[in-house]
Amino acid sequence: MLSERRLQVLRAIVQDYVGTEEPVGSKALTERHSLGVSPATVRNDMAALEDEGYIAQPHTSAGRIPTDKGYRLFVDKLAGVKPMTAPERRAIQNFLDGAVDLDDVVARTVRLLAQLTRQVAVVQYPSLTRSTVRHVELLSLAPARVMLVLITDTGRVEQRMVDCPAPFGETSLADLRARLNSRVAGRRFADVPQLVEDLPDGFDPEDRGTVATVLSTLLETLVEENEERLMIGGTANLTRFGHDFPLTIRPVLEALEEQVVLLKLLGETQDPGMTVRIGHENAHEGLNSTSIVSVGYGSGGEAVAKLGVVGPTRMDYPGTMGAVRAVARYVGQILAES
Amino acid sequence: MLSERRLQVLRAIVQDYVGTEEPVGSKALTERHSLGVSPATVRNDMAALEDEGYIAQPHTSAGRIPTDKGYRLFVDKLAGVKPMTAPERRAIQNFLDGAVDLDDVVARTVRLLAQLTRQVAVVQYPSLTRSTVRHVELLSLAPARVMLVLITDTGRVEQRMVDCPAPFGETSLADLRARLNSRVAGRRFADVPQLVEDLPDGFDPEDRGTVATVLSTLLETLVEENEERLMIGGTANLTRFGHDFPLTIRPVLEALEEQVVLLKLLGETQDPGMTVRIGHENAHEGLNSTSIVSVGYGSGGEAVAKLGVVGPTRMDYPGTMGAVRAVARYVGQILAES
DNA sequence: AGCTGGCACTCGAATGCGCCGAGTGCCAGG
DNA sequence: CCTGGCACTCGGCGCATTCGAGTGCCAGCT
Repeated sequence: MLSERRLQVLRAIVQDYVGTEEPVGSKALTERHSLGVSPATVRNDMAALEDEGYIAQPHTSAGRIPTDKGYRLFVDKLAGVKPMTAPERRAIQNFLDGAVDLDDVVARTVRLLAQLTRQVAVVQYPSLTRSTVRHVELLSLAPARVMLVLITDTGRVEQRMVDCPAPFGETSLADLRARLNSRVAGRRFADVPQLVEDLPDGFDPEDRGTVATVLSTLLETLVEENEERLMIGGTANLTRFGHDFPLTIRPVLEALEEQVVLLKLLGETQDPGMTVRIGHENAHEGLNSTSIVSVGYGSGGEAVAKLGVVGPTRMDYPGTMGAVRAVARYVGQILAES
Repeated sequence: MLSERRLQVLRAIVQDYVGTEEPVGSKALTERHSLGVSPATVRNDMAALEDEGYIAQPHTSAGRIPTDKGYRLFVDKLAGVKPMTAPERRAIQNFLDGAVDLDDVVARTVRLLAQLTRQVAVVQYPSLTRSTVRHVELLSLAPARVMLVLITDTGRVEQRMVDCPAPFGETSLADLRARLNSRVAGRRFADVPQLVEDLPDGFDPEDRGTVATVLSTLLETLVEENEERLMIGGTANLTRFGHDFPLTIRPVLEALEEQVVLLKLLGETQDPGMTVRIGHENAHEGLNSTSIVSVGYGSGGEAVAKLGVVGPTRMDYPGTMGAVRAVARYVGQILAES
C-alpha cells in the first residue's frame, strides 16, 4: 500500500500534467504544491510510484506522466466530483429549456456538453426498449401501405413504412389501432412482444396477414441494434488533444463515426451511475488513448439512455464528471416535464 | 485569352498537383505529359499563367500550385465530370437499397458518399417547404395536449407537441384532422399557410383557440430555419488533408458543426444542378481552403434538398463531381419509390 | 529510518551551419 | 516563337554543438 504522501504526490502529478500537458519533474512539483518535503524526497517517491506502474517517463531524463493505472487510482481514490457552480447550473438550465422536441433536446445537450467540457460529447437517444409506450399510431397512406408511428413517454418518435400483403380497410385499421393501443399504451416497450403475441387471433382471416406484418415491423423496430441512435458533437475539440495529430486524431474520428462501437462501449455497463473508462480499458483500439466518462439519464428514477464525453486520458476528471452528472440531471428533468 | 497550350499546361499542373500534393515544376511537367514543347517554353507559359493569377509559387524557387482562380478555370473549362464505372454504380445501388426509413436513407447516403470520395460528406434532409404533404396526424395525448405529426411524400416525419389553451375533445380533434387533411394533403408545404388561413372559422368558438394554436405550431414547424437539418459523415477523412493540422482541420470541423453555416452555403444557390464552390468563394472563413461540391436531389424532377462533399481545394474534381452526381440520382430514385 | 543537499550523468530540444538540388528567370541563337 | 544554356535562389536535410531540465545515487544530518 502506498503511503499517504505518495498518494499526494500522485495527485499532484496528475493535476499538474492535466494542467500543463507536459511531463512534470520533482522540482516543479515541490514548487507548485506544498508537500513539505524536498525534491529529493519526491524523487524517491516518484521512483516508487514508477515501480508500481502508476507513472512513467516518456524519455529517460524528462519528467513523469501518469499511466492509465495512475489515472485509475486518481479517479477512484484521489479525486472527487467537482460540482457545478450556481451560474453554470443556471446556464445549463437556460440552454436546455426551450427545446421544442426530443431531437432538439438531444442536439442541445450535445452542444452544451461539448462546450462545458471542451471535449467530444456523445448523447444516446432514449432507448425504446427501456421506455414506455405513449401511443402507437397507424396511418393508411395507400390501400396496401400503412405507416407505423411509435411515440414514447420521453418524446421519441419512430416511424416505419409497412407494405401490407393485402389491402387493409379504414375500419380494420381503426380496429387494429384501438386494440393495439389498449394493450400496449402505458406499458414498457420491452413487454410489447408478449402483449401483442395473440393479437392477430381476433381479426378476420383475410386481415390476419396484414396484422401480422404490421406487428412484425413493430417488433423489428424494437430490436436493440436498430433502435439505438446517438448524436455526437464537439469534434473540433479533438484538435486540442496533442500535436502529433494524424496518429492521435484519426482513429478517434473513425471510432466516433462507427456508432456501433460507441453504443457498445456505452452499453457495456448497465450501471446507471457514472462510469469512467480510461485509456486501454476501452475495448476499441482507436480509443486507447482516450477516456470516456458516461452516466445514465432518464425521465424518472430509471435510466433510459446514456450520455457522456470522450476526451484524452489526460483530462480534468473532476470537472468533466461534474459537468456530465449535472447535464444528465437536467436532461432528465426536461424529459420528465414533456 | 489564354492560348490552347497554356490551358493544357494549367490542366497538367492541376492534375499533377492533385495527384502528388507537391508543387509542380516545368521539367516534371514535360516528363509526365506529352506537351510537345521543352521545359523552357513551359516556364514561359507558367510565368504567363502566374501573371494572370491562375497559379502561384509557395516560395521563390519551388514549383507552382494552382490558385483558387486556377481551379475555377479548370472546373469550368478544362475538366469534365468523370462518370462512375458500372461496378461503382452497382455498389451505390446495393448500398442504398434496403434502407428502412428516411433517416436510414440519409445515413447510408452520407456513409456512401464519404467512402466514395474519401472526403467529408454532407446530406441535407429533404426540405419540408419544398415537399408535398402526404398526411397530417393529430394525436390526443392528454385532454389539453396534442401531438402534431407531419409526413411528407419523401418519407420525412416531423412531430411537435402542442399545449392547448383548452381541453379538446376526441370528436373535435377528428374533425380538425379530417378538415386539415382534406385541405392540405397532396399540396406543397409551401402553400400550407394560405390553405389553412381561414380554417378556425368553421369551428365552435370554444375550440377556435386550440385550433389556432395547433395551426400556428404547424406553421412554426415550416419556418425555414427550423425545418432544415443535415447529416455529416467522413470527418475522419479530414486527417488526409495536409500535415499542418491544427490550423487546417480545426476551423473546418468547427464550420461543420455549425450546421447553420453549411445550410446557408448549400442554400446559396437555388440552382438544382451541380455547384462547385472553391476556396475563398465560400463565404465562411473556416472553409477558405476547402471546396464544396453540391447538387440538388429529389424524388421527382424537382430538387427537395442538396447533398455534397467538403474537401480540400486540392481535390479530384472530375471524380468527386461524378460521385456526387451519381449518388444524388440514386437517392432520388430511392425516395421516389418509397 | 527517513529526509536532504550535492553531484555526475543522460538525453531530447533547440540552434547554427553548410550542402544539395529542384526550380526559376533571362538571354542569345535557331 | 521555341529552345538550350546558364547563373541564381532558397527551402530542406543532415550533422554537430550546446543547453538545461530532470534523474539516480550517495553520504550526511535529524
